[in-house]
Amino acid sequence: MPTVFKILLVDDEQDILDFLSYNLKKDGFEVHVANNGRDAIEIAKTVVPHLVILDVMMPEMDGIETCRELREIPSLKDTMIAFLTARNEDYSQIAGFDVGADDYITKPIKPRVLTSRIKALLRRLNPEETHIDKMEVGGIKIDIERFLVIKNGEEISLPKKEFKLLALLATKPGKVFTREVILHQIWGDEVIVGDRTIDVHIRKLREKLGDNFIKTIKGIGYKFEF
Amino acid sequence: MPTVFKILLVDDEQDILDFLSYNLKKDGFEVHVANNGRDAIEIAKTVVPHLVILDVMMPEMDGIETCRELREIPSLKDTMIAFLTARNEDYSQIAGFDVGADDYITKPIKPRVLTSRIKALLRRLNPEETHIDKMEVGGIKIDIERFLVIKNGEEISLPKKEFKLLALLATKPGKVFTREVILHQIWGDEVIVGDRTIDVHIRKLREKLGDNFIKTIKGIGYKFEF
DNA sequence: CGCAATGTTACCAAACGGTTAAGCAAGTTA
DNA sequence: TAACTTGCTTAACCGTTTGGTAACATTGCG
Repeated sequence: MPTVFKILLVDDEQDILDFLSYNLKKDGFEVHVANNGRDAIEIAKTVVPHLVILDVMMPEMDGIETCRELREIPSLKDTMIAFLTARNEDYSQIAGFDVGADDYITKPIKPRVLTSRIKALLRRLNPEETHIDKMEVGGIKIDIERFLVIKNGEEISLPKKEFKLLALLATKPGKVFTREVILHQIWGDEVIVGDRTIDVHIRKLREKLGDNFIKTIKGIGYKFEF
Repeated sequence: MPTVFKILLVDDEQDILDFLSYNLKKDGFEVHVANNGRDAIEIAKTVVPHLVILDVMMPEMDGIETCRELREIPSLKDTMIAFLTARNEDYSQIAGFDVGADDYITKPIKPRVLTSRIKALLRRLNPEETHIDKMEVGGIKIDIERFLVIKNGEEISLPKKEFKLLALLATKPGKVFTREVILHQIWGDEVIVGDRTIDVHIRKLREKLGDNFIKTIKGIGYKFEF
């Protein structure tokens, strides 16, 4: 557990930056600031903050987009991201985006509420809860962060759907995933795709990984084995 | 203890789904939604949520009926079910139904109350209660998750119907299952198959496992023994 | 022994998954 | 912008597995 938490504030309004910065520093946090998304990403890369507080509304690159890009950076995988929104703002849109935010903070901000909120957030950052996004199964390494599969030291890059499919099967090697479950997990609740779609993706995976990793259970589904 | 809890929301009003979904996702739950009871059952079968939140008032198939059907599904035996009711609704009727709900949540819903309520509910889901889907009987291991039967360390893969049949008989070794019960459990209520169908499947099982596991009780049915 | 209840076998139709090619939509490159 | 990629999905076709049945053999109870 680090002794001092690093927070990166991102907002285009200097007043808000100053206000938050002052309050957070007073509470013992190490505070960094950025006026826009672009700078934020650069600073985040070097500082590697524990928490990024992002204003949703910003010119050029908004909070959503910034968040998405931050989430792409492997070194920030344990960084938490919180959005800052006006209370009456319609953030139903935001909710729809699956950009991986950890919290929403509404303006106007009351300093005491903010810090307790932040502490609660950072409490989640303990080592035992950091989730596993790398797995190694039967000579195949799957790195969820980088969207990479490594087989015999060789990197194989898979398209999104194929990767998700493999990652799903690999979460429980040996367990049989029914076609139904696969559909729901990978394609979602409402999307309807044809029968052969799964097969084709399985085939492509087998093509790239070798035939002996994914086993078919006729009438049921597939499982990952070695 | 699972790291991420899966919640299935069922309501015919999209607004409520959105609202709850947004708040629950924010709290780190994996949220699935359904607009009606029928869909809910389908999704529940594949997703196997830890908690289902059911609106009582829904067109066509109401929450009560949906709950009753959910409770019939073996794979959901560890799933909790909570009803959603309007505060002033007369739910004395509901309480009367012994449909196996675990909680009632009243509208209007306050997000914070909701999540703490949910966390309390889920706390009841401790690991030792989780359902066993492996069994070992008389030198034969049946692994439902992997769809595998292991005899003398050797994996035997069985076709769907045969596997289900064996799994059924093995749930209660020694108990005699009448042909009627077997038909009902494996083929369902409406499908009608000929007299010899069961025999043939039994025969195939005996062929693969050896003759001395499944015993015939003439005039009654079959039992699994060793 | 007689006869209904099973066992057995061979056979057929339907179900299922594998494979390939081709159509799209979106993004890239020239 | 046109010509190519790339990723996802569908359609068509095929071989195999499967589930189910019919016909006949066998069993074992009363």
